[in-house]
Amino acid sequence: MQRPPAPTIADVAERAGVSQATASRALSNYGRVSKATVEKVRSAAAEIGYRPNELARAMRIGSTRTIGLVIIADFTNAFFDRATKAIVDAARAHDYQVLITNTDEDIDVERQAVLTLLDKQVDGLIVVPSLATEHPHLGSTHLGGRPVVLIDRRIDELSLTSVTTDDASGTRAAVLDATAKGHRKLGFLISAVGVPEFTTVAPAEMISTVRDRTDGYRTGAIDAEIPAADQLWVYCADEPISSEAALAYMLDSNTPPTVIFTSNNDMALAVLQVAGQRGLAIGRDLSLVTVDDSVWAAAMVPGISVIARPVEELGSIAVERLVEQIETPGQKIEHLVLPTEYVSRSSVATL
Amino acid sequence: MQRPPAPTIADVAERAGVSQATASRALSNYGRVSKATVEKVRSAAAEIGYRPNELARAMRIGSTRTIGLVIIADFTNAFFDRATKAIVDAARAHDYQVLITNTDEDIDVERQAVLTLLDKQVDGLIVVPSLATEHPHLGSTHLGGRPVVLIDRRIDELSLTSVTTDDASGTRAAVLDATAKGHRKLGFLISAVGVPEFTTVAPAEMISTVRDRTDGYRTGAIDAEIPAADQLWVYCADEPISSEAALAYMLDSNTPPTVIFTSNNDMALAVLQVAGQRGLAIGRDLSLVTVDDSVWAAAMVPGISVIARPVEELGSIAVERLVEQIETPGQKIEHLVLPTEYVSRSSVATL
DNA sequence: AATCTGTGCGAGAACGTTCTCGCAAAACCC
DNA sequence: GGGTTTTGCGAGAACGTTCTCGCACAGATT
Repeated sequence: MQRPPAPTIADVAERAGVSQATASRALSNYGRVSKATVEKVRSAAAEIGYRPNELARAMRIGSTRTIGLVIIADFTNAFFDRATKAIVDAARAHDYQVLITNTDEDIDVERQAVLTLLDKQVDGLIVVPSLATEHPHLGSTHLGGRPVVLIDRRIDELSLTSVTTDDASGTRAAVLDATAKGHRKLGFLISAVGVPEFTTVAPAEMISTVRDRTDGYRTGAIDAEIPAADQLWVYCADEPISSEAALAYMLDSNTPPTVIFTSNNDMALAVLQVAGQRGLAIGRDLSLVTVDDSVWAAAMVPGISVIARPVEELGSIAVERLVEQIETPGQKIEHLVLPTEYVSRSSVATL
Repeated sequence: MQRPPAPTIADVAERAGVSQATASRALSNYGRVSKATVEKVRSAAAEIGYRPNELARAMRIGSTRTIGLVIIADFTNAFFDRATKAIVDAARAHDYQVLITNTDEDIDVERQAVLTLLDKQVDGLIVVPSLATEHPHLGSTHLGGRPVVLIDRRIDELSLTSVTTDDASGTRAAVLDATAKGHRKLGFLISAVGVPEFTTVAPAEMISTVRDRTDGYRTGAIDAEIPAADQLWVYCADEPISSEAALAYMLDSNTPPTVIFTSNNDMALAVLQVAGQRGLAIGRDLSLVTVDDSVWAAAMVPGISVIARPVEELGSIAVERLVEQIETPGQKIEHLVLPTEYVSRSSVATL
């Protein structure tokens, strides 16, 4: 079962009775060709169903019109799907295709993926970096001069364009909403890597989004004049069991928080879980705020208050910037920060 | 700002003092090369940071080790993200990369996407076809002999491998669960294209998944001996407003259903919405079953009963099959149907 | 000593495009 | 009508690989 050999431009040329060069000119309209031959070549091409081989074209041109996407497939946070769709759609609008790789937050996979995509001659990369500390593979030397845009997470040491969201101010707004509603005991459930189960001492390393969110907690609590003694900061590992244990620890403390802020949705789910087990009704017995809006957060009863991030915009802006850098090199590096919005629903009780 | 020219195999050869041919043999170990020269070439390559240009390689080899994915980005049904991740991961496991395109259920976009991906010389395609009736672009003539695997939806007229799920039996199980719990008035909210708002008469065209689900309703209702008069079948358009209107119609009928089965999650969300507005508690005043499991369906209070489909398996099996067809042509066409599982939670009340 | 077998390697074609260059013929200019 | 410009087109190189072929030389066989 052999593939029937696809017609090449040589076949078109032969059928039209012209040279390859002329056929190419006629089809891609450049150079000088007479109207008559253009017509002749076009119809010859149509007759045999000729489609240009983009691989050969890319070879010659030096551009594949393809961008590589290195992302973390993470369902609970409603980021992967929204960002991917936005990026794919925006790329298509600019006539680019997207080669996608999932790293599952594994730095080795990320490293390998970047290499593979570069080998496939992508014109540029959009990367959600999984680690803030390990990034030599994103250093300019290894990229062969091809542009990279980071999304969702910044890496300050790298001079790469990044598109992130202003999670700090959204989080601050969330804290202020809760305190305005009478909450005085605040619980912060913060995801951290490298933490065994959970701990109340801040870990050395946190990805930029989480850092931004803790900054937001902090300024919000200061503005609302909540003393440190009334704040419970718990850093915990990214597994449901850890989150549940951490939450149990919080709820069983001497002065349990009345509202829990989670730095990602896995933790919010753990809160729902534990609250359900303990018979605590969200929005009445226990309040909850999480990050990233989703159809489900809006549709649940009660609706979950969220710090909404413009994920689609994040993706499409990343594509715009990348395409700009691809098509007119020498652009200056920018760090774009998109505004977030606190969406108040009924998961935060009025005390 | 010119890209520094990437080192080619000619550079490696020169540095190692051998010919291009030998350098190629040494690096891709084939043919006959002495151990000594292999070593020499390898280290020369490492020194100048040579990476083979996969584009040129693909040209020569005739294979890009790339598969095209044409999918519908649809968040609410927890299909897009899970399927995409599974496909990307499975492809990577076979050393293939994935070129992804979203069609948003637009047949013209789908047609164009298939062409573009073929032009980019993908070795095969995985497609979620948006329309059962329009599929000449998936006919073998246009594919240049490259294999295609359909997922999620079958198109019976095409002799293409497909991987789908047995939604009928899952749905039947759901109906039987509800009737076992005492429900006697059943409402079916069925998504349909081409329907103005909503209607109780079955439309001519339905995608295969929806057809399977209605078949499941039917056999379940028959087995449970629910007369037709106690079933309310409503077909409605894929917009929230239509779903809400359709549900209002159902609830305001003479004998309103006590349980609603929805054929997709947009509709389930509409049910949650309307129930919330009317002060009906899900799992007590109104019961609900929908399709596709998700973290949210499990975490909500009450948990939503769902017909769970093995979406990850669907994706990875599609990749296996496609890779098989790519690497050993002449495989026979198969229509794989994966089992579904009804997951009973508390959104269905016991009457 | 003459022939055979096998090893290591280089020259050059091929994949399917684009694009530079040159050349002939047509068009223009005074 | 001689010169200059413009137009249309073909030959062939180039992109960076792989791979066929053939050649030289080593060792083995007769």
